[in-house]
Amino acid sequence: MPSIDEVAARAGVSTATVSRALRGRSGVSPHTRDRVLAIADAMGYVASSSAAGLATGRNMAIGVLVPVVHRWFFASAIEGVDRQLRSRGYDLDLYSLGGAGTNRDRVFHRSMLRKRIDALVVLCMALTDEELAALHALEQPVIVVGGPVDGCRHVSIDDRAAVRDATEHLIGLGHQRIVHLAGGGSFGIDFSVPRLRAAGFRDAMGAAGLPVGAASTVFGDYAADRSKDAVARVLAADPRQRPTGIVASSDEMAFGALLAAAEAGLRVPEDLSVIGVDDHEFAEVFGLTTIRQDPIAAGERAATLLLAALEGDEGDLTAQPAPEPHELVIRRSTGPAPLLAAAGRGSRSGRASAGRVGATGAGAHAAPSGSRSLGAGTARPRVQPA
Amino acid sequence: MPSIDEVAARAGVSTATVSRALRGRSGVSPHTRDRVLAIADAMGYVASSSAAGLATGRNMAIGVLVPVVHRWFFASAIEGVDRQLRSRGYDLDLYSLGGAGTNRDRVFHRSMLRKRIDALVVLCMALTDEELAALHALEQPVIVVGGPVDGCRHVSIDDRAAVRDATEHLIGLGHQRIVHLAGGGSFGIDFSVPRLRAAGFRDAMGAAGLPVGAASTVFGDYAADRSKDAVARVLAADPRQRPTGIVASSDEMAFGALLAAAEAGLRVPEDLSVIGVDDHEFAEVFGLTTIRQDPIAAGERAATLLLAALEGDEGDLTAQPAPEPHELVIRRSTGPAPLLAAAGRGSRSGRASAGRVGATGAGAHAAPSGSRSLGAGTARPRVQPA
DNA sequence: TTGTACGCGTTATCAG
DNA sequence: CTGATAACGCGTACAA
Repeated sequence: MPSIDEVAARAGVSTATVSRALRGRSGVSPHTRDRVLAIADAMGYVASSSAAGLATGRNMAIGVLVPVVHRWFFASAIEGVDRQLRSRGYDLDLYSLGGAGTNRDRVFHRSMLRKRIDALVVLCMALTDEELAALHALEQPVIVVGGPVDGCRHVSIDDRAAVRDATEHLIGLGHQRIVHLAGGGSFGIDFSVPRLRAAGFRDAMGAAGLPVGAASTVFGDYAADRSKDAVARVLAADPRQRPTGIVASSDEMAFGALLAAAEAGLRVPEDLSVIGVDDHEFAEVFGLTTIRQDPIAAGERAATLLLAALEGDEGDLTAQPAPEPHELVIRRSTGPAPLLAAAGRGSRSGRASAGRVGATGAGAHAAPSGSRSLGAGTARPRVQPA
Repeated sequence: MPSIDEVAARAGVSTATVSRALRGRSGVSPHTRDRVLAIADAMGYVASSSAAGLATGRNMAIGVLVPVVHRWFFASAIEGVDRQLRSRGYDLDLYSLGGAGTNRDRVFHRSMLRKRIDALVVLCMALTDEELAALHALEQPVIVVGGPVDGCRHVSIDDRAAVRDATEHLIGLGHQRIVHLAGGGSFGIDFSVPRLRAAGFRDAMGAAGLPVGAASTVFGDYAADRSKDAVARVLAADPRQRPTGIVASSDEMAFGALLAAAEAGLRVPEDLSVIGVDDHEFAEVFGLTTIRQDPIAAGERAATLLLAALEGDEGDLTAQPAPEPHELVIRRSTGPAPLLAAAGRGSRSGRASAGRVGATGAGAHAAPSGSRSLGAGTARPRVQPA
């Protein structure tokens, strides 16, 4: 771990020259520059970030604040942020709230104030007013990945439109009794994303003239197990009352719905269609129709915007960026609505766009041996940009 | 963002006294200490980590090096490390290799040398000799979470024993044709964990006098989709040849196996038993029998050991810590082996410990309507410590 | 083009 | 118990 002085000594120049050469500043002859670079490299010299940070006021690091890390969306977004950062020479400091606990306070009032970071990415979470104030007090660029947060720019899909599209997909297949499997509220305070998505559901239902009552929504809390239970209760109803379609606010909840359907002995999509939001890594293998979003890309985009703000390549630093794209990915969990009136199960004149590619993918390992109803293992999903 | 001078001025003392008071050093009268603390707090003063780091040589931050973040094991371990760190006042710098790419080089030869961290946690990954050398050159405490790595301490379960236990569970249920669904090799170089787990499989098979041939192992690459395809091929074989049990090296691979079974029209566990390793968050909802490990706890433990080494509370800094515990969690994906000789499907005199709690959980939404073969939705899993 | 010298914000040493 | 003051390692006006 040589210091800049040692490099300077070995190169026979001053520390100022070494610094200039290493940072690519002008005012160094090509010759000395190359020489210094070579020597520094040979010595394995890397400037201490503490010293450099003290001198310049820039830490070349940005913070990422997350509610928890081990969930698909957050982990993916972190990955995206990291990729962009790393390629630009920035480090990433992770601040996880770990679900709950008192470290929440510590994070906001200690860790983040230590001047280790130049900017902050906040991953989709609810913040108290007090916390929001703490963020602004940092006087650092902040950007949110996920739903809208008061005074902050955010990069995210149009959540309302996404769920509207999902719902319309089912409506287009002839479904009329559709239930929204909603999430939200997990990490403390109420947050806008679940509300937006629920609104999207109501938008589509309303536009189609379909009724939306209290029974039209069940709570899955963004978790597969809770969703499975919730959907199981719904499916236990009279077949003529029970929904033929479920719009889950996330893929993980949709998985729970699929498993509940399986345990209830219902076929997907013949008896029940399920659509999610995310395109989770397991969606493909489950054959789940979903609205795809790309949290890695979102993370990258957020990092890019933040770095732009940081490096003064400012376009408009306060302009809200356009929503990230989302797209309908049709797999095997959605199909034409079963006939409503008759108890029987004839084929219905579903819209042409129904696109039942195969039977289902969520598994049927309790199906009677030999009932190989799951043919199209490798069917390509059909994608339809938003 | 006041500086220490401003606090000192306001308190009417020197910066030295402020520093002492804030860091809890002796040599400050209780009175002034309280006074300084109150003022600093009121002013929202937090020492700059750059300056403090420069002065002390300690950064109060540790690095976490991961192959990728958006996988269950890694994300969970990161969460664990973060929890422990945060509670001790340390920050966490994340270095993700992002799968591959040239930033791998940058991470090892730039980022990690910037003196931002005091120690390093390496999450289960293969390292080249050159990279290993780079780590040692850091002259900082290093600990690995996951499989064994040359000169480093590591915290992990006994992978070999874990898969041995898994295999023995199936053998105990009367299975004889068992296939190992292996992982490994994903992130560059060969790594010890997949090898250890494969060895555990052979251990158990050998001890039971069961044959292990080339066909006894298929490659799932730690991924659900690849595993699904691989298992699908295996299950396509003659029913009298095909395996009755699958030991997957991870739960994600086991999920793939379950889905393959479903698509092949096989019942689980009547026709095929599947066991995994991990106790992934979806294992419960899938009803997957598995060998549980707790990566969050592993991360916490690694962080604890590292901090101990850092703070000189050294027990034995080189001693390899005891393996993390693992335990068999019996759910609904494993049951007595089907009769081998007869084509029929009678009940077999499986061991009493078989514990088929319910039918299966991996879903059967292609099952004929009404065939509600999935009763015990809320059955508690049986846990059996290793 | 290059070198000198000061400042960045804290901590630690050494007098008082 | 407290206060000056010298590091800590680097970046950068300013001078040469």
